[in-house]
Amino acid sequence: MGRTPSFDKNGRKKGLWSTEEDDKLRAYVQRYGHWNWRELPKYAGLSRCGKSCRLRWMNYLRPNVKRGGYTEEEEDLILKLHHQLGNKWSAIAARLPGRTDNEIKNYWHTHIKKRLMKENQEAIFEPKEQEIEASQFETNLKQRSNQITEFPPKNRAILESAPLSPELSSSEFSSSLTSDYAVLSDTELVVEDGNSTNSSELLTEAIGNFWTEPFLEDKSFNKNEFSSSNMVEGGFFYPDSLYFDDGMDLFYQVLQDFPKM
DNA sequence: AAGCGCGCCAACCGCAGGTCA
DNA sequence: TTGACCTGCGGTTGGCGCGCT
Repeated sequence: MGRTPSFDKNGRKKGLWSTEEDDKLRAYVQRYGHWNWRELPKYAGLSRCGKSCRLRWMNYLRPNVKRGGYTEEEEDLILKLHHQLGNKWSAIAARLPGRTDNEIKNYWHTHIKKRLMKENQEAIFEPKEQEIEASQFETNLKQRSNQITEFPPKNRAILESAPLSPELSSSEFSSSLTSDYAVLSDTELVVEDGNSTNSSELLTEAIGNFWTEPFLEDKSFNKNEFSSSNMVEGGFFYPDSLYFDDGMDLFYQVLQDFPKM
């Protein structure tokens, strides 16, 4: 499945990802975040383009990404959202925690469309008194959607299990779910000054030994390319401005843990 | 067993929009 | 204001896997 690995004219690898590449990307993003997708492959020791890395991370390596096993509730929700939003796969994906736009798009084309066609055909061949409307397909779609205008309890559970409150506006919800990283300011990152707040302590704990463990994933790049400002005591490289991917996950974890404290 | 066709899905491509200097 | 750069989105494609003949 997928594309055979090959190299483009710039010598960058294309096609299916190996587990070794996955490991490199996962390790790098979990540690440093995706501060710049274009530059990231170089730092992570991958001969891929940034876009490819981004896609791989978003669709497969990101934590909490669900693979396959769509429930009927999810299917109905996709149907309803597609009716409302059209081919806005990313917006649809934002309402389905753990699902990616690419996967939903594929699922739509391979399963749901087929299911609708089948239902449509069955509807047409059933003996009926009333007139069959011009677009039976659309009608079925609408009927299906109307049945699920109010989310059934199971769907509520799905939404409530999402990291964010369902009370958020769709745009907030969407942007929050699609941007799976948080930007941490310098003050939030300073942990050795002894004045750490609870949140920064929590963050420190969750991040673990980020500041003390050198990341040695990439042994191939030319270290002279990087300024000395990128060097820290541990002798490893990091970009000038850091985004912590999964910062949001971390944040939600912190929020979840908060009542226990 | 071999050949063929098709379904499925991972990944690519091109474009649009946002940001920044 | 503009152009370069980056990210994200949606459409499309390549090719593996599997069922059918």
